[in-house]
Amino acid sequence: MSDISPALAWFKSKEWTAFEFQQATWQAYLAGKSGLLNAPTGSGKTYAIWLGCVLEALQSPKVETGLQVIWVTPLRALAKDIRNAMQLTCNEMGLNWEVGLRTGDTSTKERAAQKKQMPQALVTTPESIHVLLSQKDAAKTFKKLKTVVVDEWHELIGGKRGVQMELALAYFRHLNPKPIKTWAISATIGNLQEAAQVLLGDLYSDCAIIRANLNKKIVIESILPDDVKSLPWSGHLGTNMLPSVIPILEANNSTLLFTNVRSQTEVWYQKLMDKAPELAGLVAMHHGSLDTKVRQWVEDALHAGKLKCVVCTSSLDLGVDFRPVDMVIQVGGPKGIARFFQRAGRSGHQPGATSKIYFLPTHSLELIEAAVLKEAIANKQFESRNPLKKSIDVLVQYLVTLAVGPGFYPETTLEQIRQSHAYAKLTDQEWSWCLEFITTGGSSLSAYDEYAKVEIEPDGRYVVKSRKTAMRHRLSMGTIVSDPVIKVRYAGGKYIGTVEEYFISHLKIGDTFWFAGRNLELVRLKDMTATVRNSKKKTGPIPRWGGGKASFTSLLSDAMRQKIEDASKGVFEGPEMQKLKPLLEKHAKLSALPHTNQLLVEQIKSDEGTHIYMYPLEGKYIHDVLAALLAYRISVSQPISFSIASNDYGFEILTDLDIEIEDFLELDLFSEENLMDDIYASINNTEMAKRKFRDIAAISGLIFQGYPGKNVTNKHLQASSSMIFKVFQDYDPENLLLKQANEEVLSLQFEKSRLKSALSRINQQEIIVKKLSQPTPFCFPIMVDRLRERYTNELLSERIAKMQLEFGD
DNA sequence: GACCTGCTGCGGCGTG
Repeated sequence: MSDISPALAWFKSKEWTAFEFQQATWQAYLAGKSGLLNAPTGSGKTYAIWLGCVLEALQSPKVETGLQVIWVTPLRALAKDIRNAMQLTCNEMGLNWEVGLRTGDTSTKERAAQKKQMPQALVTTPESIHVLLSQKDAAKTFKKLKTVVVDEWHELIGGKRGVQMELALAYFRHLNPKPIKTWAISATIGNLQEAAQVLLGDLYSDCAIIRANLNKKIVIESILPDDVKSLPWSGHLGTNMLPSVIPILEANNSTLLFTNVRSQTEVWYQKLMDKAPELAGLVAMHHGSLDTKVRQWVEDALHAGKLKCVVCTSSLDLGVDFRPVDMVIQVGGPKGIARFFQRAGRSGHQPGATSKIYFLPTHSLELIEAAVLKEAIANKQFESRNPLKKSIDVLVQYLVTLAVGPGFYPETTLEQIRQSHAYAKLTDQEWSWCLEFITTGGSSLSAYDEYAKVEIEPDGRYVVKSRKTAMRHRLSMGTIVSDPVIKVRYAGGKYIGTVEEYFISHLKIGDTFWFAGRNLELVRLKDMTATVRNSKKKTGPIPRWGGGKASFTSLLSDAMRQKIEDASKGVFEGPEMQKLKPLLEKHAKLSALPHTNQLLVEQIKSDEGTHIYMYPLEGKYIHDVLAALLAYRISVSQPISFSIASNDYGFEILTDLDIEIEDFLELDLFSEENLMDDIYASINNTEMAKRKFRDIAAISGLIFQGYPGKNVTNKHLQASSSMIFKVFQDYDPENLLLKQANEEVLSLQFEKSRLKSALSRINQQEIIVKKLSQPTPFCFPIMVDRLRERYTNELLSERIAKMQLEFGD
C-alpha cells in the first residue's frame, strides 16, 4: 500500500471554496457509497470525487491495470479539459495511472492502443460507451470496472441519452459481482432525489446526496428602459436596448450575451459591430450551426481572456464550464428558471464573488417574466427533468449493439434491463416483440432481409454475423437525430457552418446573405454544399434555423399568473413591475387583468373577421393544442374554419365570420370528456407522429442515414421513413415503434399531463369576456405573430401601420 | 404604442 498523505496534502494545499463539500464527497466515496453531487460550477466537484478514486487506488497494494473508472460527460468538448485535470492530479498526487479519452474525436491510433490496454480511467460520452459495447470483447473491457461517474446528469436524464446511460449501467452491474459505485453530478433541478434514483438503481437505498452549500449570491438586474413606452409591445430581438449593453461590456473583462435563437445571435453580433466598431476583434459569436473549429477557437480565446464579449445561444451553456466569465446578459425570456440560474452562475467565479446577470427584455410583458425569475431563484424553485420510460427505439438499438458486440442471451439480458428505471416495467410481450423485430424485422417487414439483422446461435445466443449489418449499425449509433443540412464553405474549401435547405433554396446564385458575421455571396449549390465568397454588400437575409421551441415551464406559468393577479390588486413589487405599472393599468382599463381563478377572453372585430384571444399563460405548446381543440370543438357544432396563432401568454383563433364568443362558451369547450379523442381529431396528429417516427426509425435502425460526410438528403430520409410509417399503419398497427411515435407526440410534444391539469384548472376558472375595439398589450404580440407568417418584413410593417389606422388611437 | 423567432448534444467507414 502506498502512502496517501502526499495526495491529501496536495489536495489540502489548494484553496478550495467548498472544502467541506469536497471532503464529505470523497469520504462517502471511500466508505463505498454511491451518490449524487449537487453543486454549482466552481465548487471543485470534479476534484472532490476524483480524489476519492485516487485515494482508493493509492490504498491498494499495487497499481492495477485495466479500466476501473469511467467518467461520462455529455459534451465531448469538456472531455479533454476533464481528462487533463484528472491526469494532472494523478501525477501530482503520486498515482501511476493513465487517464484516457474516448470520444468520436479519438484517433484510430489511440483507439488501437486502448484496445490493447485500456487506461485505468476513461473520460467519455454515453455514445462512445455504446460503441465500446459493440465490440466483441466488451465484457473483458469492462470487467474490472469499479466506478462510473456521470457528469452533468441533469442534461442527460430527460432524454434518450439518459436512457442509454441507464442501459450501459445495467450492463456493467451485471458483469461484476461487486457493486459498481455510481455517482451523478448534477446542477440544481427540481427532482434531485428522482435523478439519483434513476441513475443509481438498486444502489439508491444506500446513497449519499451531497450538496455544496455555497450559498452563492446571485444578483439579477433587469436592463430597464427609461420609459416603458420605449419597449415594444411585441418583438423578440431586443436590439433597441443595444445602447445600454455597450457600457456593460466596457465595464467588464468578459461578458456572455445569451440569445434564445441562432439568427438572433447573428443579428446581435452584426448590430454590435455596427454600433461599436471599436470592439471589432474583441467580440465573437457562438452557436450550434457554426463550424466546431470556430467555436473551439472562441472558447479558447474566451479562456485566454482575449474576448470582451461572446454573443451566443445555449451552445455555450455547458462549454464554458472551465472558462469562467465576469458578466452574463440574457436577452429575452429564458423560459425556464433552472436555465436562467445556470447561466447566471457562469459569472463571478472567484471565491466569495457574487454572480451577476442582466436580464434584457425584448418586449414589455417580458418584464413580468423578469420579476418572476427573480423571485423563483430567491425561493430556490427549479424545474424537474423527467426520465423517459420504455423507449423501444433505444432498447432495440441497444440489443443490436450487444449482438454486434459480444452477443446476448435473452433471459439474462432481460433481467439486466429490467433493473433499469426506464425498462423496469417492460412486459414479456414487449420484450418478445423487440426480439422478433431485431431478428425478422417484425410482421410487416419480414419479407426484407435487411431488417433481419440478428441471428440466433444454436446455444441461444443472439448475434449479428453480417459484416455489412455490423458496420451500418456502428454508423448509426446514438440517439441524436439531426436534420440534414447544407454545408457552407468558401471556394477555397474553408468550412464555415451549416444552414437549412429551405433557406438556401430561396436564394439565387449571386445573392448575398449574412452568416457567421459575414456577408456572403452564393457561388454554387451542389451536393448539399453551398459554396460562397465574401461580399462587400451590406444587405441580405440572415438565415433562420428550425429547432426546438422553448415554452414556458409550468413553474414559470404559475408564478406569472400570480404576478398578474397581484397587478390587478394594485400590487407592483420590484423595479420591473413598477416600470410596467402604467402599461398594465392601461391594459386593465382596456380589458382586464385576470386573477388566478379567472380566464380572460378577449374578442375583437376587424376587417379580417372575429378574433378571439384567451390567456391561460401555459406556454406556447399547450396553447397550440388548446387553440386547435377549441377550433375543432366549435367547428363540430357548426361549419366554421379558424386560423390559429399562439405565444407563451395565450392564443388567438380567428374566423372571417361575424360571431359572438358567448354563443360558443356555452358549449363546454374545455370539457375533459373525450379529451384525447378530440385532440387526436383536432391536431394533425399523424403529421407530428410522422416527424417523431422519423427519429424513432433512425434510432431503431429502420432507416440508414448514410455514410459519414455523405448524408442522404432530407427528402430521401423523409420519404423512406414515411414509407415505413405507412406500412406499419396499414399492416402492423400494433407496431411498438409506431405506438411510441404517437405516445411521444402526446407526452413530449404536448405535455399530456400538463395539458390535462391546465384544462381542469380552466374548467374551474371564471371566464371574463371583454369585447374590445382595439388591441391590448396582451393580444397585440399574438396578432403580429400570426401576420408574420403571411407577410414578408416590409409587408408586415405596412400591415402593422394599417392596423394602427384601422383601430385608430 | 406597435418588426425581424425558435436551443443543444454524438457517433461511425472505406477509399484515394
